[in-house]
Amino acid sequence: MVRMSGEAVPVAEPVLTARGRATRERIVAAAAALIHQRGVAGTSLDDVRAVTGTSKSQLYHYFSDKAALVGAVVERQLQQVLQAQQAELDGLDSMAALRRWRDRVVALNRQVGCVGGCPLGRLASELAESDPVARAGLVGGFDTWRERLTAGLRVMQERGEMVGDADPDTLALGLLAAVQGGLLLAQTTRSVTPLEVALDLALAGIESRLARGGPPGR
Amino acid sequence: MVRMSGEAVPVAEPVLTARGRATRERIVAAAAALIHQRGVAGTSLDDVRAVTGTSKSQLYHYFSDKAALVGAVVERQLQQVLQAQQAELDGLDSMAALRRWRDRVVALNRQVGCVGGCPLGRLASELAESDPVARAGLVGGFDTWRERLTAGLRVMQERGEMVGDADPDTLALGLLAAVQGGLLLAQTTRSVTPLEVALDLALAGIESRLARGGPPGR
DNA sequence: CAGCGCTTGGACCGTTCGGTCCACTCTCTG
DNA sequence: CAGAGAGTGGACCGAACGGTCCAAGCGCTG
Repeated sequence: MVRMSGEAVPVAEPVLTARGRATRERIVAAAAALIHQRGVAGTSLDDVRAVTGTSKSQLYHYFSDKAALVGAVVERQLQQVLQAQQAELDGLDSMAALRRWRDRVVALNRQVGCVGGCPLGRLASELAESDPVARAGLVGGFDTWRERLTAGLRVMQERGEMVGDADPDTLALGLLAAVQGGLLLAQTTRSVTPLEVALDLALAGIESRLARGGPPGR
Repeated sequence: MVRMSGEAVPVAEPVLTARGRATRERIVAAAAALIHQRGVAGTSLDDVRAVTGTSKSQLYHYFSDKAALVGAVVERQLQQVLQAQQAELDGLDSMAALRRWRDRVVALNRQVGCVGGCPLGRLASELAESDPVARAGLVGGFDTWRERLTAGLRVMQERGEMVGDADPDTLALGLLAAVQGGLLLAQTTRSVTPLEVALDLALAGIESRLARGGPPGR
């Protein structure tokens, strides 16, 4: 009964022409935007239809059901999130670079008025208990995001800037959690302050792990 | 059209007998549990009705509409969350005490199998954009929670264990964000590790703010 | 014990939802 | 230029939803 696999399901996708791809893209983009601010359950297919100027049959021509559309939205939001931070994520190799990334994340959130929180976080919160396939996709998404952070921290470690017991993977996971928690509180309070504070505290935790002629602590 | 006020609306509550109070409580408890794992939109009034063995008219006898019931759930979840941590929250006055609190939060999450994340966080994520009244309630809820953390950190500061520029309010907010982010990732990955890591990183950040050499006379 | 009001049961309603279906149009190709 | 298949429009459906309504129970007090 239960589909155990969360891996790429071999759906036989119909061939898409240029026009078809454009329409499909329009649908996913609109659905992503709507879901970002209204949630999955709060976004009806008719809403998507209205925004995109498409018909019901088009939605079901490109997606087998609503869950499939949501799956495409998950994928898209991951790409968007990573792309928006790409520059800062690529050059992560020092505390200064980490702070530039922090500023970027804060700026992005301020730009949207703290609305919607993290697109991935919102999807995770809503789908984790109801859609196993989407949950698997989100786990993968968070993991690649974390991996990008890990890569930068690892450079710092290999340079000998970190104390031995500091694991880049662990630090990156903590950093990602700080982003998610900060964005959730920012969304709730409609202020970027919680995000700034959360990131600064996590960054302070990382800095305390830096080898600068003797880290604090015993 | 738009209700600007987010303050306690003076709803004229009907007098409740003991039986009435019990029924109302049963409804709120069941709704809270259902919403915790299915979300607000994913929980229908018929679901609540089925679990509690009540009728439609009872639901609307005790609550003016679904939003009112959700409001009661928000209130209840805040009480539950604070009560579950009460012992550890009361004695917050040292890094050791913070770690006991950390262990408590982790244990609570492990106990429920990382399901549902933080009840307040889940509600916040879902209601922040759609229900201004609920959002205001959640802001208040997070604030009292944070205040409890602040109180402990302030004790540490007044004892002179903290460096001067460390603001207990700010550190507590960062800690709360770590809890929320950690719980969200724990819920998504079905593992307590992200929560542990997030809290440890935030705690490391706080510890780095402690006055070196330890408190005088201790 | 009579009456009042809190309490309960459940039929009913209009709307909205995800999803199906079929007929039609467009575009590319042989 | 004809046919095939991608692409589109929109009526339609059954189920589920939040919400209304009325009549009947139940328990306390005068």
